[in-house]
Amino acid sequence: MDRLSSTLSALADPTRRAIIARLAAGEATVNELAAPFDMSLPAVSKHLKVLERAGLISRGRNAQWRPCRLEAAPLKEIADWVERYRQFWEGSFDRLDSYLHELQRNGKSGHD
Amino acid sequence: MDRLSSTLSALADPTRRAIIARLAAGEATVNELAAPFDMSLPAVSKHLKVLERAGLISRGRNAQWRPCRLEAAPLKEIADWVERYRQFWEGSFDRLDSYLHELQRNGKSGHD
DNA sequence: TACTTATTTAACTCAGCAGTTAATTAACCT
DNA sequence: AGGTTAATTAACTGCTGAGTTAAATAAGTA
Repeated sequence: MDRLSSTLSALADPTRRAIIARLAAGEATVNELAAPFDMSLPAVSKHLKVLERAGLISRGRNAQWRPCRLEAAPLKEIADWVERYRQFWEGSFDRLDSYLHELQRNGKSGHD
Repeated sequence: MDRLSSTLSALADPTRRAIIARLAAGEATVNELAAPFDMSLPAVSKHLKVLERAGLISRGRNAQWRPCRLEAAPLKEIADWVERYRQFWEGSFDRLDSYLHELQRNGKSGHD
């Protein structure tokens, strides 16, 4: 799978996005990351593996703990990808905006 | 599934991202969208349904054609989501940057 | 050595996705 | 009506993802 696809699919899960959000505040161990979730530890461990394979996190070793750390590069790739469409969505919202203003000028006479 | 998850998982497929890229240039019919791909028409039709359910495209009617149009809102949601991590990755790259400069200052003496 | 804590691996279930071909719907053309 | 084009639906296959429990690995502690 290409890098962008695996990053996006890793992020297409609310649990994993919550983990990312937590890690933005600093390193954390697997147990710490698992605590907020109503889910078994192996399940969280698998989520972490998905994030790791996508390059979104990396893991160190500290005795029996495996502290997880957020990695920046894939997030930047997402930002770069979506940025290519900025013009498009800004244009769309501008058009919606002027459409709404036009409606207001013409009174609420329907949507022809 | 929440909206952000379905948007991200819809985009976690190169075929669908290519369709999005094509639609950024303007409306297109299903056949037009399918042309570049070595894939059956029903397969493309399913991809379009995924994009539609994620709100990334909408479809009109023009005789027997169903022109597809790119929708801006979900793309903006992605941009907004990833934007929250901008500080993080810019900080990371700054740290990497100064690390590399430091290496240069100290000569190539290893990585302690 | 035995016990406890942290984490992963194994083995399994269930659901959903990506793709196929064949059939169906819908609208146009003659 | 009959035929063509556009697109979707149906029915099926194979794979992967998310979750489970139970067992295994790894490292500190008594």
